[in-house]
Amino acid sequence: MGRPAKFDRDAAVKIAMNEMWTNGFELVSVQSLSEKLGITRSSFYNAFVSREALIDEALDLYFSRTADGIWVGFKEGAPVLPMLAGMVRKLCKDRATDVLGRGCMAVNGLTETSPNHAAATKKIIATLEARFARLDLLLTKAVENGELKDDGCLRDKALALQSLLLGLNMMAKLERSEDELWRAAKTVLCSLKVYEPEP
Amino acid sequence: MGRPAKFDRDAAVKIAMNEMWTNGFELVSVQSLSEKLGITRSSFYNAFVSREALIDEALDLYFSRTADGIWVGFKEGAPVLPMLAGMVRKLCKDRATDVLGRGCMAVNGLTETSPNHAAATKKIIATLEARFARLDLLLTKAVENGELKDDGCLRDKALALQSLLLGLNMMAKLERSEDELWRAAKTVLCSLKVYEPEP
DNA sequence: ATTATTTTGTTCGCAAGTGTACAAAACCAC
DNA sequence: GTGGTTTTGTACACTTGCGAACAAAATAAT
Repeated sequence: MGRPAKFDRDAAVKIAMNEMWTNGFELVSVQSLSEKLGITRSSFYNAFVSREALIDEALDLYFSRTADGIWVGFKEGAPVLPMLAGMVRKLCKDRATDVLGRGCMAVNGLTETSPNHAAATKKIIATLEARFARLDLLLTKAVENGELKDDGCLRDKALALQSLLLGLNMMAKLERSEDELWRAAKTVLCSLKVYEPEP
Repeated sequence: MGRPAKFDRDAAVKIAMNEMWTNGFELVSVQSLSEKLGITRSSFYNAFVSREALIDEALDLYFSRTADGIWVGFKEGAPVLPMLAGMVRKLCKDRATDVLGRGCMAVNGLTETSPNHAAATKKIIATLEARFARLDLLLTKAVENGELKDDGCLRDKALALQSLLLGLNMMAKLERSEDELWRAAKTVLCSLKVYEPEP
């Protein structure tokens, strides 16, 4: 019961996420966002409590939509390297497809060191660390599956892959085509022996 | 002639650069910066004309201090791969040494897409592109010197190195040690055959 | 219809930042 | 010391943003 809201809350979070993705967290004020949503700040605070809380929701939404591809659809015993390569390839495509060249919202957020967003930064770091940790696990599984030779430097390979993923997300902000992104990625993947290009 | 300024302009630019490095361009206001410099906004505008102009100066200063190591001290005919590896190694060290974990000011600035800083973003992109172009050249020279086998994918290697450099700068923002940064870098450099670790 | 509940619209006071204008101050040269 | 010059200090008018308070509006349940 009670008066019905005149806007779709979920849609609003999505809009907020895109605003933050495009302009960075810093520039998205409660005021500007409320205007964009066609509501008053009054309603904003009523619905979202605070800007920080909305940022948190936007991050959750972002992460839920980018569920990695690493774990999603993963079947025990299935070959992992092709999946890994597919994930990287999809990343290249996604980054290049975004006409605004916004890169990765999370990675972008990493640079917003502002003490204001301590909570957001913390969440981003925690999430990225967790995803990177899965890279280690993935390589271990690849070895178990016999897809990858254990040269005693698995952890080093995982670190290299971390830097590749971060690097690709940044490269996407320098007018780069999907082809160039994927060539950069493929070169690293191949030389790390975690990917064999199809003949 | 005229009344002498009560502050050191060059020192001020340096302070401004560090402020921007630490907090991002967005958060450095004329007001806060003037306070930090112990001058009034009046003097600020008199000395720097505008915030944008100061950002431009700060960028110039930053780039001049990070003169790459790629070209500086480069001698025609000298082996380039060790120099390249040395540059990457120094990058790892510099990034890890910075207790504030600020990463690279230029790379950070890449994400500040705000239309306010269109000029700054443009300058950063242009500079990074130029430096990356030198990577291509460097690899070509390595081939000429017989340091590197031309497998027909030189450009791909250069792209991979680009992503490595960008990635390292971002990795530095996730609590990473110098050792881990260098291990990530070394792994990529070695697998790309542009570096041979000393025995 | 009345009531409880929830969202809205409006208003207030406050803080921070912008850019400009103009007088006061401090110096150099003559 | 008188001028010319440059930097400072102070003031003004303006914009954007914040968060809270409170009344008005719109609904569901009874």
